[in-house]
Amino acid sequence: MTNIVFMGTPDFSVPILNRLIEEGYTISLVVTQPDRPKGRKKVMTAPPVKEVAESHGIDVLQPEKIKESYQDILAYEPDLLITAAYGQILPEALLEYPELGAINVHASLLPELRGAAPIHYALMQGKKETGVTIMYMVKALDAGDMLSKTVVGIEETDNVGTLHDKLSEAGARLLTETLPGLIDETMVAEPQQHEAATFAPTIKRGEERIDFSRSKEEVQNHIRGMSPWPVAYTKWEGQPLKLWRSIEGSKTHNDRPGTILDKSPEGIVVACGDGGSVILTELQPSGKKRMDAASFVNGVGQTMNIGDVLGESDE
RNA sequence: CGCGGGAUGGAGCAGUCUGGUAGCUCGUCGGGCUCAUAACCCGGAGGUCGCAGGUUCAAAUCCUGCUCCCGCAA
Repeated sequence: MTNIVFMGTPDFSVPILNRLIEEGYTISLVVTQPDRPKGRKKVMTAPPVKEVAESHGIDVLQPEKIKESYQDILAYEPDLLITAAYGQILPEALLEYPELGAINVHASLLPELRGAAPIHYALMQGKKETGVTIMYMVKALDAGDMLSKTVVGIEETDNVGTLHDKLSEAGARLLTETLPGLIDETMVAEPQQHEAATFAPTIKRGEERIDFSRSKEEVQNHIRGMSPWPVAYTKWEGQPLKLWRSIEGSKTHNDRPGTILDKSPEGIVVACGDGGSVILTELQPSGKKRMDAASFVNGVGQTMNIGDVLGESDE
């Protein structure tokens, strides 16, 4: 029986872990990030994966620094290490120990979009498809030989939330398809074309801000590539205005980027840099809950006028 | 005790400073107009004004305490 140690943290990892458990694999240990204070109230919150593990009576470790406490994991003598969005770089000693290796479920079609935020980048770059790759882990980030891949199409209406769920499910499926061949060692891994690699680094603070001087496609992709987390925003009357959802507009213009071209219950039409426009359909003023455009226009947005310019009141 | 905004018919808001008949934009229901309509006109229903206490002849409004929601920061 193959002794598996699973390492993962957020919602993305949950369906994958669940599938392993359903399929009857032996998971002796789950490693996840420590509980963190969450939200304004700073309530200590357990990672989603921990909840699942505990509900199945699986041992859980939550090392603050995996590099310093990997011996605790080796004590479980894993034959195979599986990670899915764990959140820390693993030391080589850990990667080398398991006889069957250490593999990762990554939410992109490698070698594209290596890094922590492949789902966001796939959307922001306007890709029509992405996918999940399962590969061996090596010292370099997401650069190991690939065992299997599955393609997932990106719909116009997808955002980070919907695409995340699709990829997570696809990853769970792909993993159960991949494991038999891996465990009986009949599967051959394929090296990545490193020169074709692209990267999807963690979203930095401030990157959520919309730049209306970009094209309507770029603005639109940025908004959906940030929703529902961390959420794109602009500035309006000196306050942040979060942009949860938008659609491409058909209106053209010669105005400055960010100019309000039209305002209706269907949405706020905003000028982009290429002469095109986007229609904001779901937004959230500072201090308020997110709301659709009709509600916005009926309330706070009453003071927003055609000709006003979004995104300029900074510094 | 990190800083700040907020809680008012189903939704989004005004009214609070300067106590005195519950307002606006929508939605919803009914009627009208129209070839027709999510458009337009007329009418109706629907609110313990977050909770508790206090001041007052009188509190959405002033005072005190509490709960919940959200933006920023971490």
